[in-house]
Amino acid sequence: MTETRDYRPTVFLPKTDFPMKAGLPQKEPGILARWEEIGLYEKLRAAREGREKFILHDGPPYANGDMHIGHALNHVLKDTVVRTQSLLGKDAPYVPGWDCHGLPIEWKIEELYRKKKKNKNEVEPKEFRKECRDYAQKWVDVQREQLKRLGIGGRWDKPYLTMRPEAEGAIVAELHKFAETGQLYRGAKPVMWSPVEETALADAEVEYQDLTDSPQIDVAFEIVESPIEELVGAHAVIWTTTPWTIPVNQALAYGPDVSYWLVRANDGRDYLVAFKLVEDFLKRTGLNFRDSGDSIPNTDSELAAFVGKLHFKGSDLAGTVTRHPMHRLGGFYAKPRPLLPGDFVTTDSGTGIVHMAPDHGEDDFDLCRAHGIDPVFAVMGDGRYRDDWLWLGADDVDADGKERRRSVINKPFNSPEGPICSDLREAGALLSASADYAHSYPHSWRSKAKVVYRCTPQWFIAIDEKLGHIDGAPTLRGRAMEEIANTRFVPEKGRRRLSSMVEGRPDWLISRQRAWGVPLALFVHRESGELLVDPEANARIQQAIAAETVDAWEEARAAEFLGPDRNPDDYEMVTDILDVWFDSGSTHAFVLESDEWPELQSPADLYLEGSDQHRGWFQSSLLESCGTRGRAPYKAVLTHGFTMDAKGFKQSKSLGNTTDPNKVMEQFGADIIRLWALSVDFTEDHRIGDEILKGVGDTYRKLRNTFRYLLGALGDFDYDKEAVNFADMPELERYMLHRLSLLDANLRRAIDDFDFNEYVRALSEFTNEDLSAFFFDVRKDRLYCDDPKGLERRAYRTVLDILFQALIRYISPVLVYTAEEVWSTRFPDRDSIHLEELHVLPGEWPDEALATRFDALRELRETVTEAIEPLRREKTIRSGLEADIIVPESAVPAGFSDAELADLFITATVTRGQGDGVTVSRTSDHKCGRCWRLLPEVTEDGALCGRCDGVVAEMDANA
RNA sequence: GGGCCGGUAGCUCAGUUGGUUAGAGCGCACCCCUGAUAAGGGUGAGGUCGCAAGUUCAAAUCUUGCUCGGCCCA
Repeated sequence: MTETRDYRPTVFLPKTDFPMKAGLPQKEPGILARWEEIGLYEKLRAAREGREKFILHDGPPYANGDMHIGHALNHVLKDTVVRTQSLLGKDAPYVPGWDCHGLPIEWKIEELYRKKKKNKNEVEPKEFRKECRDYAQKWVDVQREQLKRLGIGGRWDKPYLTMRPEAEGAIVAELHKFAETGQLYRGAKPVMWSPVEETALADAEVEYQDLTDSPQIDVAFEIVESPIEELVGAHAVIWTTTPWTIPVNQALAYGPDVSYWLVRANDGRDYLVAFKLVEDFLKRTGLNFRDSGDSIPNTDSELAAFVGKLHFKGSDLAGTVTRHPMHRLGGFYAKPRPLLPGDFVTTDSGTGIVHMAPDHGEDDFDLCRAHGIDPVFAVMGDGRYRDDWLWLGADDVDADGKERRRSVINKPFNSPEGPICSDLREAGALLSASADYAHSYPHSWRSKAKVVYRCTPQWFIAIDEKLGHIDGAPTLRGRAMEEIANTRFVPEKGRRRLSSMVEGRPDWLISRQRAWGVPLALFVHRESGELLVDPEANARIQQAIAAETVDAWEEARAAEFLGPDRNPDDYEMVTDILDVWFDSGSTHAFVLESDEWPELQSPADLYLEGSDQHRGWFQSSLLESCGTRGRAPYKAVLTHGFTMDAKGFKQSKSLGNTTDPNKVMEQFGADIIRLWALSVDFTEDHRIGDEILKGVGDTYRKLRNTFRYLLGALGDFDYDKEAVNFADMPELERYMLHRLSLLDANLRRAIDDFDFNEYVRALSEFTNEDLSAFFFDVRKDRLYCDDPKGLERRAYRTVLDILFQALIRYISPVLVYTAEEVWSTRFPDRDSIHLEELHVLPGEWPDEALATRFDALRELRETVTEAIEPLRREKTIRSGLEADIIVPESAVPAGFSDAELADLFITATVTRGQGDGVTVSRTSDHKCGRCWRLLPEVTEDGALCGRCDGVVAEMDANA
C-alpha cells in the first residue's frame, strides 16, 4: 500500500554556512586585516561626526615588555566602554598612548652597556637618550600589535607617546605654568636616595625587603644641662639601626607624653630611657640595676612608688641638652645636642629617645628645621661622606694611612666592629652593638641595593600654597579635594581612596637626577637663588624642545634661551629631569587639548585604570590639572581590580602562575579573553585560570550557536515580503518583544553603570532561558513545518529578525570578531557591524498585562515538565510530544486555549481538570510522518496531519 | 607594621533599609531527542554564606576579634 515517504526534504530546517566551531585563532587575524583595509576606525569617526561626544582618555601603559593580563583586562574594559557608548550613537574616539620616559627603560639600556663593558658616562647624553628612545619605540610597536590583535579599536596610526617632541615641549610648558604661578620651589628635603644609581627615587621605585641582620646600637649622650638637677651628668640613650647617621647627629627627640625613667645602672652611670623600654634596654646592653633592691615595677603600686623619684614625663625634659659622644673633636661635634619634643616618638622599640640627623630622616628634618637646625649635606650622591668630614672612625684608614671613604650602605662601615662603633665604644658611648635586627628596609627595585634618606636640593610642587592665579581656589590640595567631590567614581569606594591619599600626601617631589626624561627646563639666578620667571624665555625653551626633543636643553644654548638681555653666566641651568608621573599627569594637556587630535576634548568623560592608579595617574593628573587649570581633567573615574591566578593569589613570573593573554589568544582567541574580562567582577580583584576559561568558552559557544540558529532560520528571510506587523502577531511573539524590551532597558542601564558583568550575564541568560529553552524550542515546529506563507511562521521569523538585529548589536562590543563574522555571514555587502547603533525599540512592545500572563504560564510550564519526567524515567513516554496533560483549571492564566497550551508545553494535548495536580499519560494518537506531532487527526503513524498535508501538497504542486 | 578593600554552590555572579526553606547561569550526574547534531531539551545533586564571639524575636546582611587574599604605604 502506501510506502512511507521520507518527508525530510519538505521540512524547513535552518540552513547556514556559519560553522558551529569557531576557530577564532585562525579567523580573527583575517577579520582584523579587513578592518584595517576598509579603515573601520575612520569610518566610525565619520559616521558619528557631530554627535554627542564621549571621551575616554587612555592612561599610558609603560613602553616596556609584552602585553600582560593586566593590560589586556584594562584595554578590553576601555574598548568596551568606547564601543558601548558608540552603540548608543555617541562619538567615542579612542586615542591610545604610551609612557616612554623614566628609570626602567634607562636601566635597561644601562644593563646593555654593562654587558658590553661600556660606561654610561663615556657616552654622549644625546646618544644615550637615542637608545632609550629606540628601546621605548620598539615596545610601543610590540604592544600596539598585541592590543590590536585583542580587538581594541582606536587611533593606532597616531597614538600619543610622552616622548614625541611635541609632547616633551608641552610637558615643559606645563612645568612652566607651575613655575610662572609660584607653585614651584627648590627645597632641601630628605628623599629616598639610591647611592648605587645616584638618584632620588620615587616611592614606586622603592621596594621593601625583610632583613634579619641589620645593625642595632645603643648610644649614650651625656646630659650637660637640664632643668632637672638629677639629669645633669646622666646619659640619654638613643637606639638606631643606622650607625652611619651618628656622624651627622644634631639633636635628640623625646615624646612629650612618654614616661621616662632614670636607670641607675651597675656600670655606675645613670641612663635616661623610656619607662616601657627599660627591660629591653637592659637586655640588649647586659646592664643591671646598681642596687639589688631596684627592679622594674610590675604593678601599678610599684610604679606609683617611683613617680616623683627618678621618673619623668617627657615634657619635663624640655631644656635638657646633651653633647655628642665625639664632642672632644671640637667644631661640629662640640655643638650642643638639645632634646627636642617629637610627636613621632613611640615606645614600640628602641629607648624612647630618638637621635636626630636632619640630613637623613623626614621627621628629623622637620623637627630640626622647626628649631633652627639645618642639614649639613655631608653624604654625597654616591653614598660616601664628604672628604672633609671631620670624623668617620679612626680605623677608616688604609695601610698607607689614607682615609677610606666608604658608602654609608656598606656593611663593614656599619658593623659592630666598624669604624663608627669602634670609636663610640672607645669614647665610652656604645652601650650595645649587634647585627641581628629584623625589619624591612627599603631597596631600589631596579638595583636591589639599599637606599637611604638623603637631604639634597630637589624641586617640589607646593601642595598647600594658595592658588593665586585661579579665582576662588584655595590651595592645590584644597582644590583637588573639591574636584574629587565633583567627580563620579565607579565603584564609589574609589572616591574615599583617592581623597584619603590626596589629603595626606606631602609636596610633590618632581625632580630626578637622571638622563631619560623631560628636563626641568628652568634657570636659577646664581646670586639671588631665584627661579627665573620669564614667559618669553620659557616660550623659547618650549618651542625648541617641541621641535628638537629634549636634546635641545643643553648648556651651549643657555644664551639663546635667556635672550639678549641676560648674561648666561649669571644663571644656573637646572639639569634634573621630571618625575615621569608629571609626564603622564600632563597627558590631558598635550593630548586632550591638542590640535593634533581634534576629535578629543577636555575634560575627559572617563579615566579608567587599575586601582593602583589612585596613587599614580588619577592623582598626578588631578594635581597637574588642578594646579594649572583649577579643575580635574576627568568627569568620572572607573577603577578595576587586579587579576589573580585560579586560586586567588597574585600572579608572578617567579611563581610561574601567570596567564599570558597572548597565549590565550593563540589558543582560544581574543573574543574569549574579552568575554572573560567582561564576565568577572572587575571592580574587585578577580581570577583567571583553565577552569574559568573553559567556562567562558562554554558561554561563548552558547552565544555563538544562538546566532548560528538565527542565521539558519533567517537564511532566506525577506523582510519586505514576509514581515508581519506587531499588531498582527500571535501573543507569544508579542511577549518575546516585551522580553526584548526589558533586556534592552537592562543593557542600556548596564552601559550607563559600566556594569559589563551584568551586561554579559543578562545577555547570556536571555539567550539561554528566553530563547533557546523556551521561544526557539516552542516555535521549532512552526519554523520547520508551517506554511511559509502563513502568518504565524512569518510572525515568528519577523521576531527572529528583530532579535537578530538587536542581539548582534548587543554582542558586538563584547565578541568583536564573532559579531563581525555573524554580520558578514548575513550581510556580506555591508561594511561592518561596528558601525551600527542600537535601535530604539518601539514603545508599543512592552505589555505588562501580557507579560504577567506569560510569566505565570512559564511557571506552569515548569510544573508540567517536572510532572512528565517520571513517565520518561519509566520509559512510558520518550518525549513530551507523546504526553497528554491535564492541568488544574485554576493554574492556567486567562486567555490560553488548550491547543495553545499544547504548543507552549510541547506536548500532545492539554486539557483542564479540577484537581490541583498535573496529570500525565501517554497519548493514544498517532505520529505525523512529517512534523512528528501526535494528533487525533493523524490516522496512523507516518500519515500526515492536516497542516502538513496542505503544505506538502502545495510543495508537490510547485515541484 | 599601618590604611583601605574583599572572602556566598566545582566556576562566574545575584542577594534591597537585618525578615519564610540563601538564588541564577554555567559545569557536573542522569535521562530524552537525533530535523539547531562536536548542537537542542528535561530532571537532579551541590552551600556551616572564610572562622569565632556578640547585638537582636530574627544575621549572608549589624559589631568586635581572628584568618586568608589583594592594593597602597612604611
